[in-house]
Amino acid sequence: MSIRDLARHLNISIGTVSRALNGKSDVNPETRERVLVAAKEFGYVPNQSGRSLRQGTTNTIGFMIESSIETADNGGSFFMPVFEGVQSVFRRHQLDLVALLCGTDEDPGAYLNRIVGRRFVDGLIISATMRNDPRITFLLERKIPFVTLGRSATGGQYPWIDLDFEGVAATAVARLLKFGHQRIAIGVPASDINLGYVFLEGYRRALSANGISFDPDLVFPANSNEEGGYRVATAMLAQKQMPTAVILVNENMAIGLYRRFYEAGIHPGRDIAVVGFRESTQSRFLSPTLTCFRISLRDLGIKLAEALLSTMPAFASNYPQDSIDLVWPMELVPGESDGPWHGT
Amino acid sequence: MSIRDLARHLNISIGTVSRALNGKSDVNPETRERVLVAAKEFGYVPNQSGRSLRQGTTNTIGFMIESSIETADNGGSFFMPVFEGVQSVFRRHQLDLVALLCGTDEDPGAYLNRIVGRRFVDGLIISATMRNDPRITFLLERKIPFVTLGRSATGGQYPWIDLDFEGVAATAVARLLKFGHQRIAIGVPASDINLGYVFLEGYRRALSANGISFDPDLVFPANSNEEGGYRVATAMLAQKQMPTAVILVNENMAIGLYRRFYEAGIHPGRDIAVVGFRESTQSRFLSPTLTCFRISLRDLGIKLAEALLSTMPAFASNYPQDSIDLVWPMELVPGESDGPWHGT
DNA sequence: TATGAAATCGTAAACGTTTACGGAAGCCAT
DNA sequence: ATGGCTTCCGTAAACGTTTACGATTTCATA
Repeated sequence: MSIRDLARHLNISIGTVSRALNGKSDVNPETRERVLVAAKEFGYVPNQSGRSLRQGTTNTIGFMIESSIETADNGGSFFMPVFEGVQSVFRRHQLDLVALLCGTDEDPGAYLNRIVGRRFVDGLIISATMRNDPRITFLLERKIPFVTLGRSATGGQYPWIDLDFEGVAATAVARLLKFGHQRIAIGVPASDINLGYVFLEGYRRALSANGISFDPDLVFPANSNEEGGYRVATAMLAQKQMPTAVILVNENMAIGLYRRFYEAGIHPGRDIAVVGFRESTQSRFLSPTLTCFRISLRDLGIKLAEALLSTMPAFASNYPQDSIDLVWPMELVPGESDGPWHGT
Repeated sequence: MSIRDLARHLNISIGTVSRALNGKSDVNPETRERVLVAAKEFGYVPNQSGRSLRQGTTNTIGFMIESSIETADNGGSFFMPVFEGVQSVFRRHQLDLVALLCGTDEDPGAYLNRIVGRRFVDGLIISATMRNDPRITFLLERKIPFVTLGRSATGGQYPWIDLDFEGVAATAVARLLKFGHQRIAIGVPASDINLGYVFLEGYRRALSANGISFDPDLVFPANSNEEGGYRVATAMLAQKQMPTAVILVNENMAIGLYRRFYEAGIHPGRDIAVVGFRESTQSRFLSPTLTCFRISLRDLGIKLAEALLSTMPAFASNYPQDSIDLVWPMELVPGESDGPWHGT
C-alpha cells in the first residue's frame, strides 16, 4: 500500500495526495477530506524510508543508554518515566523516540558512529555523561543535534540538563550536621561518570561551609548497586572509628548497605544515619524507609525533549534557547533512615 | 558523504563501489581493497534510508516494551541483559536493535500500527504478552516477523519463548509443602498479563498433585512492585488464619511485603516463608535474602533473537525452526526467606 | 470582455542506495 | 582466427516520498 496505490484509487495525482496528507495549503478541502478518509480506510502510513530519503530527515530521535554504566542498574524505574516525558513532547511533532542500548560488549563510540553514519536519527539524547566524554566531541564535530542528561567537563557548546547532585549532597550534609553527626561518609560511583564528581563536590563544599575539614577516608567509591552498598558498609565497619552517617548516590545501594549493617547488629536509622538519592516505590517501602530526594522524572523528560528541539533548526522556533543548561532541583523527602546522633 | 562522492573520488562507478562494500563476488579484489580503504578514510557509512528504500528492508529490529505493564517496574535490571543477548546475535547480521517504549498514555495498538506502517522495522520482539493480545493478531495478519517473550492464549502460528512460571510456582509449592507449610498464599499480577495465568496454573496443579485443595482466598492479586507486596502482606494479615508461606511473582514485591510484616512484628524467613521470583543483586542483598529462581537473561535474549531470525526469510536458513516455542527452565536458589514451618 | 490573482492540481526531478543487465576485455581451446 | 567463457565494471532503473514549478480553472474586477 503505497502512496501511488492510494492516488490511483482516488484518481488523483501522487503529489496531491502527499500534499493533502501533509497539510499543505494548496489543496481543496474536499479533496483533502477524501484523501484522509481513504488513507484511514486502507490504513495507509507513509513509508519512512521514502520520506527520509527525500527530506533528509528521519523523524526519529535516539535516546542512548549505556548498560555498562551504574545508572543502568536502576534503568527501568529511572528511565521509563523519563522516556514517557520525552515521548509526550515528541508525539506532538510526529517524532518517534527509540532507545539505543549500548551493551557492555560494544564500544559506545563505534556504536554512535554507526547510528549517526546511517542517518538513523535526527537527534540524540545522551545519558550517563562521563566527565570526559568522547561522544560529545564526536557529535559536536558531526553537527548532530543532541542534549545530554548530565553535564560534563568536556568542552564545547551544547545543551545539557543535570540533576542537582551538588545540591543533594549539600542538603544531606547540612541535615546530618544539624542532627549532630560529625563523621559523615559518602558513597560515590567508582567510574568516570560526571555525576560522581558533582556529587563529591557538593559534599566537600557543604563540609567546608560548615567548617568541617574534608577527610578522604570518608569517601567510598563503589558500584551503584546493592553489592556496592554492601561493600561501602563493610569498608565503613573496618575503620577504627566508624562514621555515624553516610550519604549514598543511589537508592539501590541502600539495600546492600542495610544488609551489611544488620549482619553487624547495627540498625540503620538508629545506630547509623543513611541518606540515599532518589525517592521511589523502593525507597518508600524499605525498612527503614529511606531519607532521599524527590524528582519528577516525567518533567525531566519533557525538559530534555524541549532542550533538544531548541537545537534542531526545524523546531527551534517553537522552543526558545533559554530552556537549556538546566540544573534540576530536588526536594528532600525525610525517611526513617536518619535522625539525631545520640552516640559517643 | 554519499556513495557518489566516494565513487567520484575513486574514479569508479557507483555500482562497483556498492558491490565492493557489500561483498559481492564480481569485483576485483584490488578494487575492493581501494574502496574499503577509502570508505574507512572518509568514514563513509551507507545511508540507511537509501538502502531501506531500495531493498525494502530496514536492518532494524524493534523490541517493544510497555511501561504500563508490571514487568516494567523492574525494567532496567530485567530487560537490559536480555537486550544485550539479543544484540549479540543481531550484531553478527548487521541488524540494529532499538527499544520501542510504549508509554502509559499511548495505546499499544496505535503505536504498533504506526511503527509497522512506517516500515520502521523488519521484525519485532514483543514482551509482556497479554492473555488476549491484539498485537499478536495484528502482526500475524500484517505478516510481520515477530516473537513474543511470554506465551499467550491468542491463537495463531508464531514463535514464543516463555519463562517457566508454571514450573516456578510448582517448585515453590512443593518446597514449601515439604517444609510443612499448609496454607500457602500466592501473589499474582492484577492485570491480564499472561504470565499471571501460567503462574497461577502452576500453583493450582502443584497443590492438587499433593492432594491439597485450592483455596481462592489464598490468591492475592497485586501490582508487581513494592507497594503491591505491601498490600499482599496487609491482606494476608487481615485473614482470620494467616497463611504461613507466600509465593511472589516478582522480587520487588518482597521489599514491600517484608516491610509490612516487620511493622506487624513478623519476621520473614522465621515467622513466615517467602519465595520470590528472580534471583538478582537485589534478591541476594535483601534481609533476609530471598529464596528465588535463577535465569540467564542474556541467554534468553540470544534465544529470542534466534527465534525471530528463524521466521525471517533472509535469515531462516541459518536458524532452524526448532528453536521456537520454548519454555525456559529456571533453577531454584535457596535463600533465608523460607524454611521449615514450626508454628501452631 | 479582458485581465490578473487566487485556488487547485499534475508533472517530474530528486534523495542514496542496490541490482539486473549488458558490454568490454582477457583467456583458452578449437 | 574464431568462438565461447570468465572476470570485471558501467549504465540505468527502481524503491516511496516530497516539492518546485508550471498548467489549468475559477472568480472578481476593471
